[in-house]
Amino acid sequence: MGVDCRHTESAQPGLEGAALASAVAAAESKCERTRERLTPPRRRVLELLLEADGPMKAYDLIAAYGQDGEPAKPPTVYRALEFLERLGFAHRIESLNAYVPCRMEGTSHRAAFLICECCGTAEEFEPDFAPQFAAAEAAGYAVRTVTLEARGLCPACKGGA
Amino acid sequence: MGVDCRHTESAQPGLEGAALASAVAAAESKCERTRERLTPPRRRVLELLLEADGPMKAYDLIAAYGQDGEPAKPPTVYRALEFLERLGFAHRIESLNAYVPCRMEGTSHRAAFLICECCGTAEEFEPDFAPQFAAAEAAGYAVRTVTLEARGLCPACKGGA
DNA sequence: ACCAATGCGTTATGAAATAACATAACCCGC
DNA sequence: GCGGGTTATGTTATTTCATAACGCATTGGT
Repeated sequence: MGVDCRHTESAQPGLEGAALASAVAAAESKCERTRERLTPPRRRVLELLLEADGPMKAYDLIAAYGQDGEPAKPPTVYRALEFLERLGFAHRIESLNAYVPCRMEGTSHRAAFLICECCGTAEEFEPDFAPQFAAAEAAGYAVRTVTLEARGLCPACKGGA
Repeated sequence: MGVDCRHTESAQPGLEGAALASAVAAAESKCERTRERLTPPRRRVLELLLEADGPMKAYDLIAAYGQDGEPAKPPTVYRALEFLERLGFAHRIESLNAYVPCRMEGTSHRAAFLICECCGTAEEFEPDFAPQFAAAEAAGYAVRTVTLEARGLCPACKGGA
């Protein structure tokens, strides 16, 4: 991962049991309110993202899709991801070609991540984009979405090594 | 490109002639000062980026590489791009899988782009990352690089349609 | 019941990036 | 100028990531 300390992929533990069920239920009720459908493949991919300890690659999701070890077909997962992103339940991390469940409240067209180059975790945070928006609008742009990816070392990896 | 106005890929005209030569010469002298080598493949890829009217895909570069129409082999171009990025002569735009020459002074570990979803241009700008840095450091992260990609409409595409 | 719209399953293919290994050019102390 | 480490290139093959295209199923409205 660029830098290389010996951690066993730490931090950002995936959800399980009740916490997982509750997160899925929250997504479900949000869908109902907007008349969107959290269909089985979409729900399954969301579960996989929520259970994961860190960003998941599309083909990791494909491999993990079937409870019986049967992989999904790529379009199944990519379509689900597209849906989850559209509704703000997941984000794509461009610099990793990977996906994470959204950890922030509400759906936003903004996403920002602190990506640890040592342990591979990606923490979502909500920075103040005001200066960037101001700069963009000063240049005459109409901004629709913004993504920010900061790479470096997380507290754990920074300290130890 | 998502939105779809009828522009013929405008703005951000590529360099040619003297301007191109001068930009390449600037890169060359900068390399000399740091004892880096602007070898033929690296120089060629830099030229292609500078000549282009907008972000170039890696395989566009591969196809355009030979003056005689002969494509390059992928590693040739990818290695050159890696070099150019390392020295700050080019940037990768993650959300486009594409590359642009650096338009800003000096080498920086920060890059920010305004990407027009209509005409496909990507304008580099230099925002104030202070709030994001502060937020990251408050969370205990040691930030090494930051990239920001804002998507929307450029002045030209916003006005017309 | 019918129809339009949306989503899914499936096959195939396209696009982006890298692994691995051999060869060549460069730099530098001698 | 010659050896020897280092850096860069050429080449083949493969891996990884993502989407096109098509037909069928399900949904929701009238």
